[in-house]
Amino acid sequence: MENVFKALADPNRRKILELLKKRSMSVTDLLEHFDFTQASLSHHLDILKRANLVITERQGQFIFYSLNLSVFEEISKAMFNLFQYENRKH
Amino acid sequence: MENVFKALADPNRRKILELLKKRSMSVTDLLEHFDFTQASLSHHLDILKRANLVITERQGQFIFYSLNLSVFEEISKAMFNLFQYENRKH
DNA sequence: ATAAGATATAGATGTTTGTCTATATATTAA
DNA sequence: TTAATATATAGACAAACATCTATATCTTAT
Repeated sequence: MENVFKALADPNRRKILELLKKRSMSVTDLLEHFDFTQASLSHHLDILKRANLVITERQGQFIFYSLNLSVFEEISKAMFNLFQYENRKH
Repeated sequence: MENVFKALADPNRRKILELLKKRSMSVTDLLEHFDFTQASLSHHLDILKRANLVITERQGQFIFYSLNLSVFEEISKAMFNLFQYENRKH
């Protein structure tokens, strides 16, 4: 869970997730949406992958990244939980 | 919103929020739950405040921190949104 | 087998971050 | 008004991070 929050802390990585919400994309596809280098993109993708937020699948020369839906749901709950509160005093 | 994610990236700050979910607390109260110095705690609180996650209220010598409930709800939605997906192709 | 394209990795560098000590500011108690 | 307590701020420093260039690895097409 720690890695998830760290991963979400960067705006570019959140943008990657937003893009992947629409469809799976190769690194080349994704790169068109950013100003930094391919190496930097690979680094961001690595961080997202270590956080279990995305999964990869090779298709020929390309590697497609997509949301890790199963884990995504779990994280969604944890997020919701953090922002859940009840009978507080004082 | 950027500041919110940055604020959540640190485990100590998330712990502060968890504590404040139970009740408002002064800096001295909070300090008992951590190993670092009072200066460090003040710094973390400052970051949470800039992110609009907490509000303060002076009571005598003490300053009580509590969750900023109105904003909290808003953020909860944004979080939920980020983790929301639908009809994806591929 | 070789070249071209896609992606990852290594190493360098400047910036941001979390922490510390020391000190300033504000409030209450004596 | 002075001392004590609570909190914030300033400045320093090491660790983590985002980015870059250069290069390695893997896959397909020629």
